Amino acid sequence: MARKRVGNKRERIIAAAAKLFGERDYHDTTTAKIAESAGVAAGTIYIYFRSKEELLVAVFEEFLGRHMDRLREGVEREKMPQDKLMRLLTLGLELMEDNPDSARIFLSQLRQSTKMITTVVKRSSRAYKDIIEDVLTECARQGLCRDVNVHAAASMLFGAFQSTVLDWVAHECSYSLTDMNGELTEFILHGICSSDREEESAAQ
Amino acid sequence: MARKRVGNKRERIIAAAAKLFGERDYHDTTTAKIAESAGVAAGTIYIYFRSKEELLVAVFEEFLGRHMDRLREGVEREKMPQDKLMRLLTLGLELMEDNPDSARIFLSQLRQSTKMITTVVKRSSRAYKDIIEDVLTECARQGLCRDVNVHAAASMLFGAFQSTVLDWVAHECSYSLTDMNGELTEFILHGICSSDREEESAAQ
Amino acid sequence: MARKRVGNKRERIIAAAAKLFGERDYHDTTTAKIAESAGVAAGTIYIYFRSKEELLVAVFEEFLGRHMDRLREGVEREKMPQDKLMRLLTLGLELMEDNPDSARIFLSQLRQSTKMITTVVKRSSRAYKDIIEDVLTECARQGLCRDVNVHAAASMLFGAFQSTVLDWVAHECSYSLTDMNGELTEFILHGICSSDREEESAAQ
Amino acid sequence: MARKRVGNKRERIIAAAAKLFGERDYHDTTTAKIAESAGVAAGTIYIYFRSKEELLVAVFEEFLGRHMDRLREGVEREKMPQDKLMRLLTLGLELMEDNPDSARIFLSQLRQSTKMITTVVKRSSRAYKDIIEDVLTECARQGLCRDVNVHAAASMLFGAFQSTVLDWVAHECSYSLTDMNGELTEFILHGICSSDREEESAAQ
DNA sequence: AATGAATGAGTCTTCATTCAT
DNA sequence: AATGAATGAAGACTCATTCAT
Repeated sequence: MARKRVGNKRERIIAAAAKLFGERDYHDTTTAKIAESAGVAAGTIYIYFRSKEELLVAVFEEFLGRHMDRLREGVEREKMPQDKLMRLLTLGLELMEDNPDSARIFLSQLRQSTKMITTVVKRSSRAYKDIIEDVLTECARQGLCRDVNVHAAASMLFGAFQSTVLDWVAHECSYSLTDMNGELTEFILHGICSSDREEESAAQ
Repeated sequence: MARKRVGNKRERIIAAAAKLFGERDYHDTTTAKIAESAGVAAGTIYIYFRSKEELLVAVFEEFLGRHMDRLREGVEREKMPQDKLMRLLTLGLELMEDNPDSARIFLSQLRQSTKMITTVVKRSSRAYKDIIEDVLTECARQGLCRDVNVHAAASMLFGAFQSTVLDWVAHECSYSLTDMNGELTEFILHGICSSDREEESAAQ
Repeated sequence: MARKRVGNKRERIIAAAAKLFGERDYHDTTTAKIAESAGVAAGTIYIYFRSKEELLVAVFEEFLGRHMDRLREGVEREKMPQDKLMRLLTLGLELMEDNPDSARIFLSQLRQSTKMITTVVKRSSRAYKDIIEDVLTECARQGLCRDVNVHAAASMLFGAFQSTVLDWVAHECSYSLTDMNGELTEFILHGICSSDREEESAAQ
Repeated sequence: MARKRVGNKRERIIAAAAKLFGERDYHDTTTAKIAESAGVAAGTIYIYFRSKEELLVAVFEEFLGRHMDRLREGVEREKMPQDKLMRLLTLGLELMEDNPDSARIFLSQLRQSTKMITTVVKRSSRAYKDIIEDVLTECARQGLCRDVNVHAAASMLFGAFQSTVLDWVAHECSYSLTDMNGELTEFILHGICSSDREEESAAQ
């Protein structure tokens, strides 16, 4: 029970930080507010984290750690590359929907610039893209894919995914994010233009 | 001549701010550094801008103003919806490549959260998406598009576009951004999956 | 045994504090570091000492208590005032050499200024000077001394003594402090004692 | 006049710092108190000094700069080594008496421990001792001195001098420091100079 | 219009001290 | 007696903004 409390505090600080960093932004969130929101004293934060920046990193890694694991698991459970791709998108949206605070910070901090932050952010979006690239590579190997530059494609896919989540967050999570699954999957799988176009161009 | 100088100063401040906001980030950029980089006194900034935040807004709008205009022009010069779409992507990449500083701030600030900033950012990415939506709507109207949710599609397209530029910036603009034009266009027009799949589904 | 342990702890805390206060300085030494170095918990210090300041006082008095006693003893063992003076210097250097940590804190803290510290420091350097003054007074009474202001002379003697030790500490105790005994004794004897003495000794 | 004000501010901050550092001690003196005492805003200190520590250094160097110069000048004006020595002591006491604040900080900080401080303090007490050593060396060369270890002797002399000033400061400068000149001079001359001198003077 | 010295509110962080266990 | 997690007051320093010149 004592142990539980300790764990509680670290978790509570991370949760409070995730919430606040997501709501406003890193610089607009004071350690005082985080402490207050976590229900601990100002100094307590520094028992668990060396600095405010390290707290941000922790928030980030905590979220991504769980996120990536579940994503990988889900993808690996599928056999067909195409199903993997679909699962990737579906699961991604679901996870974001379940952790709106973390989603918000994932999106909003993603493009900050302090040295340390950038490093961590890069590392974690790398993690994300790695999964995507793996799936795309597999698709390509089985001939299910156009002959794409996998790296570029992963990046675009990631961008489309992020944008979708960002829209949802911008609308204050007022609709179900998974409702967008169809659209996103269609976009990624089919492309936005009708196959008519391809037939046309094939006709030329 | 006095007037010219004045204009000069405003421009120089905006240019310096664009450069610095892009290099580091809004909070890590002090007005003192901006003033120094612009070659003016600290107080001078406040003759032209009510606050640091308003300066950011100005930087933003200045960039987007020119950007959007050229984008719209280029798109309108094309007749065919599909060509419009392609032109949109090509021009977009070109404009980013020509203004790396602005590109950087466009990307990095895009997801900050201060009240006013968010407002402006939303307004400007709205502008961007409006153009995209217009083009997509036209495509749809001519049956060149799958029956997409234009709003969502625009958002995804925008995300893929941003991601492409972001990658380039992350690689310190070390390659030509327009080289990615092919990939991006392919991605957007065709989708990443092989047309086999589409033929398959067409066969159904 | 429990009691022994208790005594142990108090001593260990004082020893750790003496070491650390000497190495860095009062303000740069945290109670946490003292506790760690003493191998006790942070709170334990406050079982034995009311405050950090009181710990400093204890360190001080502990050192001076032993120091003064041994000094007095040694001096009293000598019969001749002049021998007492010489013994005072010799013993003083020896004691410092044997307790470099305490020597360091004795010197470095000697001129701090916090209210309580000053009080204690004054009290303890008083103790030191008292012994010196006693010896000098005796010398004067027996006509072995120039007609000096005993108080001032004691102060100067003390200063010269301190400076000698301080030099040694500044050189990181890399040479034997007692090697300076000759120089110091000469300086003091000539400086304070009447030239009669010299004639006397010359007469021998 | 504007310039005068600027200079004024730097000087006022140094003066206020000298006063407060001397009264209490470095750590017990807050930058807020210094600013208040100097009649400037808290931030103003950081226009003139990079940090609180650098301010201490400045206080120190400012005092010692003037001090050393005047000391050297005075010493060089004398022809006879012995007169130089006497002048050194007399002038030293006079300068201290004229700048009680600086004297206090000179004495109290002399044995602090922060890295940078120690460096500066060492550098400056070195300066002091250099002058002393120069004079002593000259005395030795002319046979007016016992065959002393000049370095050690300089250190003792410095210690005796400091102690004298410290006593005065401890008595809150309630008597005239120069009144101690006779005692100090006697102590030093006897302590350092050869007894030949005494015989000489006895012969007169 | 321009300057840049001055301001002072606001922030992160440290650390002596307490207290429930 | 002992622990060590928690506290929260205090302090150095930053920086957007102002204003006398």
